[in-house]
Amino acid sequence: MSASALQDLPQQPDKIHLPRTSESESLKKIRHTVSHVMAMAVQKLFPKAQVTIGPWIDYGFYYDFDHPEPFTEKDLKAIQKEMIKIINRKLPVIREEVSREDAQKRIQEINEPYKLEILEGLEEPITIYHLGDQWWDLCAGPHLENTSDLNPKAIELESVAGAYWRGDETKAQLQRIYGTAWETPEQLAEYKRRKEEALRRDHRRLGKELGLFIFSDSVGPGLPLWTPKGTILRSVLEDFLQQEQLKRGYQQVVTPHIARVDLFKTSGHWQKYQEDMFPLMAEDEQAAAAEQGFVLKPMNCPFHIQIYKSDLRSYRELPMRLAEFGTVYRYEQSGELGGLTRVRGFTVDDSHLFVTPEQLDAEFLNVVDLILAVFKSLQLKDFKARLSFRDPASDKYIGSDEAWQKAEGAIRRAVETLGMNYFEGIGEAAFYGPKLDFIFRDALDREWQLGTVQVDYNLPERFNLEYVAEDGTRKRPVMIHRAPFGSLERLIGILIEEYAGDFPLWLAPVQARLLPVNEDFLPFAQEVAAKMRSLGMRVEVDTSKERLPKQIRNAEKDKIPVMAVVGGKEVESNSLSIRRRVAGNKSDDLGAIPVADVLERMKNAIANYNNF
RNA sequence: GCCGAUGUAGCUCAGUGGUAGAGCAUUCGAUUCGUAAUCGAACGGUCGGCGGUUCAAAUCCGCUCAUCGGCUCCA
Repeated sequence: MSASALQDLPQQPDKIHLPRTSESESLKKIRHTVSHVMAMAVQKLFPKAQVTIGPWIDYGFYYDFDHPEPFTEKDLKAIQKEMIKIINRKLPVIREEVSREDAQKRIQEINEPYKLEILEGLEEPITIYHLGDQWWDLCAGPHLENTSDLNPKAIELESVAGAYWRGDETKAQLQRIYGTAWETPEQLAEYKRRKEEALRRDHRRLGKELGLFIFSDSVGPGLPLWTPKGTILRSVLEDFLQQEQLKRGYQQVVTPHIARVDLFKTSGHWQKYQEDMFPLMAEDEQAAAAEQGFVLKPMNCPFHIQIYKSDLRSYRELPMRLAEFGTVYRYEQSGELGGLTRVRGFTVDDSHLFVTPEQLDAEFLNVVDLILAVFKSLQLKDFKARLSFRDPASDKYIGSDEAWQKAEGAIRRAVETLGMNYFEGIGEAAFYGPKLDFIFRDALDREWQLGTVQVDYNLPERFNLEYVAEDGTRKRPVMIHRAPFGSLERLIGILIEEYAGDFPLWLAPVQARLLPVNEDFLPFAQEVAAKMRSLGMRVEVDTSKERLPKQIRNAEKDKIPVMAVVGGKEVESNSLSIRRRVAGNKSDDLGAIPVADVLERMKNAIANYNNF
């Protein structure tokens, strides 16, 4: 990819609408049918392959096969060729309703054990879809009427990946072939164009190009190092949130990165969360055997609890809102790490609120209000709210059923009071309590949890937390865990992609760069830069001996929001010729503006989270 | 952790068994220049690491580390 192509991050409105499968009945049919055609092609070319499941997904389909040898890129091409042949044979797609016994018998005849297992879970009516008299598969449909209704030029196989049978890592690992299919070749082309574009706004790529963060093999996987520019992003975001929190009665605290393992035994982390923690640091073998020593903290809550417990608390002190940008370490599986969205060390904009049971509902609403306000300032609109409840069948949780029901009830009341759209995620709860999570998508359309609010009756119990109530009795507070950003790392990853690297002025690591037409104008540029810095602005002067066009090109590549050209006429009139970068790699030449006006305009834009 | 792919200069990449290449970046020189690349030169790599096969390995084999695409898991 040439450097100039890198700049073209188009942001024009979508000319061709590309619906998700769930939005389009015809795409459902197309993608169901293509996945059958693919499975048939695979079994034709690889007779040892056994079929399992093959559903449609948002922008295509996949099918999982059990096959002794891995499929290669070459195999994909051959499979695609075979698919075209099948399509061209104009096979009718015939639906047949069968009895359970009949289905069982037929599956046994073709020796497909996975299909048999699928059948066990199916409800009547059981339907089979035939491709002519060549091939059939258990499927609920819907399907096209004939393979020739598919447009071979609108279909493409994309990749092969390992996938466990039924998503269970203790079961067989299958090979999943991903593909995409559309109504028209134009849609396919547009889909591919958008994938290219997504690659260009990938935060890993932009983070490197813009010099925001690095990874070092010597430091370790999943442990980002923040450069000066990236650190500005972090501290601006931290300051921003701290200001918001100050207004709402939060108190900032600082706690260590490690603690005795006993602390986490009391909280239950050691029992329920150990596989996500870095191993115990024991002083000697005896200590290791006795499970005594220190661990890196995977969460901040037990520390904030210690601060709460350090004094006898009165109901008058509640809600007590302890906040910290707390860096935590979690031992994520190596295969899961990626960029800033999944790391092993990250900073949570954490807060723990200790409230009376009576205060719980109101305080929960306050927190959601804060989170939504934060998203608004960051111009993040595209998210979903998830009620993350426990899976009652699992034993990975602590606490009584009653505590869980109370906590889940509080969250449900809150979202209903607010009239929020939400969906439920069973089994998504934290081990100590249910959550309300805010889910975002990255450029590659993967979903990530950012903000979260959690209601917790369990840790107050385990740590025996108390406050003195109005009547003089000791009562137990309820805890709210909350993090609007979720993690600074993940948030910044999402922001980079959301803005395609074009940060709004208040966040931009470099807000302005002064470009002297030649060296004679350097002193004036330095003088203006100093003035800007004294107003708290982040500004650079291009001291290279490059010609103006090159300086502009470099500033554009660095995505500097305000470029200020300084030459003879500017010095004479004490002005700056402003070239403003606007999202999408266009920029406006605003002409000469008096220095004082530029400063004023920048100041206002920054204060209001606007662009210049 | 598992399946698969990838790893060559700071960056992006070419190089399929016979002494390591390009563009950009960097440095130096010339140019003093008005809104997306001025010209020239130099510098720069134990080809991710370790081991093996071979007269000879960036290239073939094994192990390992890291990255990428998925699976499981999570902020």
